[in-house]
Amino acid sequence: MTVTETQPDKLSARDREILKDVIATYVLSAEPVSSRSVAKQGRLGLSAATIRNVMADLEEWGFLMQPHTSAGRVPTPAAYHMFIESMMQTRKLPARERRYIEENLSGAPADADQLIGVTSHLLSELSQQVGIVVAPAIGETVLKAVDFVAISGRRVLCVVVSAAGFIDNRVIETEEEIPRHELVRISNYLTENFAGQTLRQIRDRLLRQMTEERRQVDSLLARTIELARGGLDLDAEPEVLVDGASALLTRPELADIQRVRRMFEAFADKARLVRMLNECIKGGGVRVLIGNDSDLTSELDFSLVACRYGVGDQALGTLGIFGPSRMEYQKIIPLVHYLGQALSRALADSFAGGGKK
Amino acid sequence: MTVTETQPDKLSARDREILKDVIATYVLSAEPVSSRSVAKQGRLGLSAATIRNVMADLEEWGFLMQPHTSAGRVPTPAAYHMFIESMMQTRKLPARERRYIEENLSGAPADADQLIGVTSHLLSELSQQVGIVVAPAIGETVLKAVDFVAISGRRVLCVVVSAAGFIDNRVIETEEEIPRHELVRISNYLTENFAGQTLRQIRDRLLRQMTEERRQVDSLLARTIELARGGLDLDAEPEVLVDGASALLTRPELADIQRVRRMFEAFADKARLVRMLNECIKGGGVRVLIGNDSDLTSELDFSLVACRYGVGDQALGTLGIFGPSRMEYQKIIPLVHYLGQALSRALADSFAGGGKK
DNA sequence: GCTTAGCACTCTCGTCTGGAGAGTGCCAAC
DNA sequence: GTTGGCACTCTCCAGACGAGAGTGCTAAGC
Repeated sequence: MTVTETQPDKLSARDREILKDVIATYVLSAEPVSSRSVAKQGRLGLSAATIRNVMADLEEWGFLMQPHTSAGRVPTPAAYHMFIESMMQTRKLPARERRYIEENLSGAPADADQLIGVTSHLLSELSQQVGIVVAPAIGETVLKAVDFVAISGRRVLCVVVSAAGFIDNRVIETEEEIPRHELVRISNYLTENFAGQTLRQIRDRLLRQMTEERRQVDSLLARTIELARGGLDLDAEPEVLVDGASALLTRPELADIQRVRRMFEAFADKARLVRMLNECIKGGGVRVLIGNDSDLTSELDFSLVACRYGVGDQALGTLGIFGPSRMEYQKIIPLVHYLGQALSRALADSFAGGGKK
Repeated sequence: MTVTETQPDKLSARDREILKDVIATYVLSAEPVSSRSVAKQGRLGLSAATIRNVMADLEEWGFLMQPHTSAGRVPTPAAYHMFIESMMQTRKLPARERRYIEENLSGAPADADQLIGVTSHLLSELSQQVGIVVAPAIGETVLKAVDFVAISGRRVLCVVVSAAGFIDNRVIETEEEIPRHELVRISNYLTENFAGQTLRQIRDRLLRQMTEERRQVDSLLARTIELARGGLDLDAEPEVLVDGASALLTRPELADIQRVRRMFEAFADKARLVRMLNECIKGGGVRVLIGNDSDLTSELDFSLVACRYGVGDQALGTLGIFGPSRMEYQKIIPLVHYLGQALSRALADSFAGGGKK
């Protein structure tokens, strides 16, 4: 770590092939890969000694490392990055899995919350890693309909339906009791006048109205503003679904209980997860964080493969797979990609309204 | 196991004191208790040899067991049962903890779902074990209000508010598009005529009406029935909240990763958890399942301390603590008891309506 | 007759050892 | 540049061994 390795601009074709074999072997076995085991595969027609020399070079350049002097070698995050960027051929997701995803996502006349629940489960089931889905941040949600239900006395239930089909409800307490029929009027008013805007826009517009027309506000508008203010709480943290953590417990990398504990503690800290996901997704497409790319992945030696989902141009949330860095990226990346699209499509279908059939 | 031990009707006072000391020591140390360590406490003024004899008896009677020949002894489930029933003096929950609970449960103008979320967290936080809360079964929920929100085309969001403040929403698809104002009429009709009954009663009554008056049903009633049928789905599994599992990972009983895995798998199987909770709670008050009392507790050598919560006479759901059998029952039992009452009270306050202050 | 000291016995656990096996690095030969 | 050979290193496992903890039993004491 103290030495800056001189990294060649480009590895030779042979170097690359050997690195590729090492990664492939390690991903399957979870054990340090020896020069001999690479030679024995016979794919390159080279002796163990030659491969040994190359592997020593690769270590010098920062692509491999040895757990101890006389052990085989293990890929570094840099090796995975190179593998993903220029050595891997992404296969298409098998038809069987596509079908399975479609069946599950288009089954019930689900609301969006159910859809993302199913998605997180599919992510973990099909990858055998941890699936993570971040629901849309409430502030960026586009309003479809609002509704207020009188509960008792000054308590009112506020139901917000987003254009993408997410449902959010929250009990608020009003200054004074508001009669039922007025609640209906207010929800009609809000739905008719504000549908299609994000909650943030709506709140800002209402607040502006209030300050501008402070004198003339009639009681209905005042009440509308009061309800909207309480009901459209923008600061709520987005919901995060984590699925499949227990499946990871069979992996050799999680034989150490301390590491398991850190993993579950990381999952409990949703805010940190969201931060990591956001860090990962700074552009479009599928992004990958490996090992020391972020605090969470480096702490556990995990990787994160994530992408956005959304309807049309609008990004709604993020989904991804989290697991030990040793993962089959050539399978995981297409899976995340496909699920991101499938979820977006399912949300769009539900958004477009009407039956799916 | 093959020999039926002759168990004395009553242990002598000395036997009981020794058993008590063994349990107390084991609960703290998690290690087999030796006769010498009991003697050294000096509470009984007996030598290690005497205590050794008694402990041999207690083992013969099934209250203690040895992990291996020359180890100390460990309490059996039978010992814990005896301890709880007739040896333990339950302390009142410390004022500090009561205050903490009250602060957390009466803080926000929460809906009931938030309340049970806070409760499950309090359970785990204050016990350092796993907290479990089962939400009310939807079928037994008493209706407070229903509301339908048009989403798009034939999709309608059905919001059910229960008298205890639980909110359930579900998207249903209707035969044909129902205009907005009619949805309002239907929700008013249902709320006005059926509030105060359980969803099961309501559905039965509606179905009866439909068969009785099959000829004369007007389209409004028909639609009402259609919506109620889809919206009042009684077969949904009750929600189960599990909190604090990762805190258990520091315990010596969970040093074995296989056991950790089985624990998480058990938590994933919500239906089984509910079954176990129901098995536990067959009467009122706080009940305790230890080790081999149920399949889940025996599989993991865990115990479950649970009680019901509810409003007035009506039991709504169950809450409890799940963790290694070695737990401080004299603290855990009052905690569960208090939290059961506190949650019931908080629900009743919210039910009574109006502000709490 | 209950209690206790003493002692032999058993079992676990940590440490040490040696040998086997795996893997490397380097050198010399091709 | 490639390869076979070889010495070296490190891990892992099995076995040995002693220390320590705890028991069960017996015989002596109160």
